[in-house]
Amino acid sequence: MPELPEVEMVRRYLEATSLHQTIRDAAVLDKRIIQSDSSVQHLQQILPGLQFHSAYRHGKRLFLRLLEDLYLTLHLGLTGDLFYQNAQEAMPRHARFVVTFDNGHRLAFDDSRIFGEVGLTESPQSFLEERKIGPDALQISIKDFLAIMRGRKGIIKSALLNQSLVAGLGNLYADEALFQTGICPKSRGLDEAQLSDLFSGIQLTLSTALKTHADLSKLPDSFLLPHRHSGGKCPRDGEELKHEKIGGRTSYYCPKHQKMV
DNA sequence: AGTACCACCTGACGGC
DNA sequence: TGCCGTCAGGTGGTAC
Repeated sequence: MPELPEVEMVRRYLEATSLHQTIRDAAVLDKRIIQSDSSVQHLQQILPGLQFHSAYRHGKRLFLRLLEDLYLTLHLGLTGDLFYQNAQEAMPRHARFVVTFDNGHRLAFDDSRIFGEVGLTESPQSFLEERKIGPDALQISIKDFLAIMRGRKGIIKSALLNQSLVAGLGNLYADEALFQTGICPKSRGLDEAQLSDLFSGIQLTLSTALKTHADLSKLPDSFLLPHRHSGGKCPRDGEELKHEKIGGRTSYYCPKHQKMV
């Protein structure tokens, strides 16, 4: 679920449901979801009485502003999701962190695998710097993208997944961006023109995913993702898609039109 | 700089 | 029906 487009949909959901309501209570149901530099006690004590004023996303990270210098940070991991619900609704099965508002509604962070993270920070900027998270994939300029990727000798897909270079792409959309660009994920040492094409492929991939509200089933048939399964055929030339581990991650690509560089 | 593992967790799925 | 191995869209650490 959670790469940049999915996280952006969650951000919009938070914006539409959870802002400007006074928090009555905050409950950590599983402390493993709390990021290591934040205290469970502190989190539960400081939230009551405050409101979320705005929701901000950078890459796959979310920040909810509570005060000028206090933000709730969220990361969805692999299985995280947020549910705004009324008190009568059933709590999500794997709710790990729950904020209850004065109006009786609550915001529940559900995450079965507990790869997600909840915490506090004084500043998203310093938070991102400390974690060495690179520019957001939708915000970065082509000039900065080229400066970051130029001269890299490693496997291109690994670079796309490296959040310290560019933040937001995960395994699925990295495959899609390379598919759109016609570059094999195992390629290395892309030249300036290829990197420029890749930048366009990333932008096309992410903007199209946002247009479908991150619903993979609504992507154009010409995209890889609707066909990204064992036995799937390339929508461009009918070739059977290959899949193998590249940089430790399962990767799908068309052996015909995705050129090895 | 880059890679190759390992670890953190749980649930779904296919094979037997 | 049940058990078991395998796999999963993320990230961080370590050793080489």
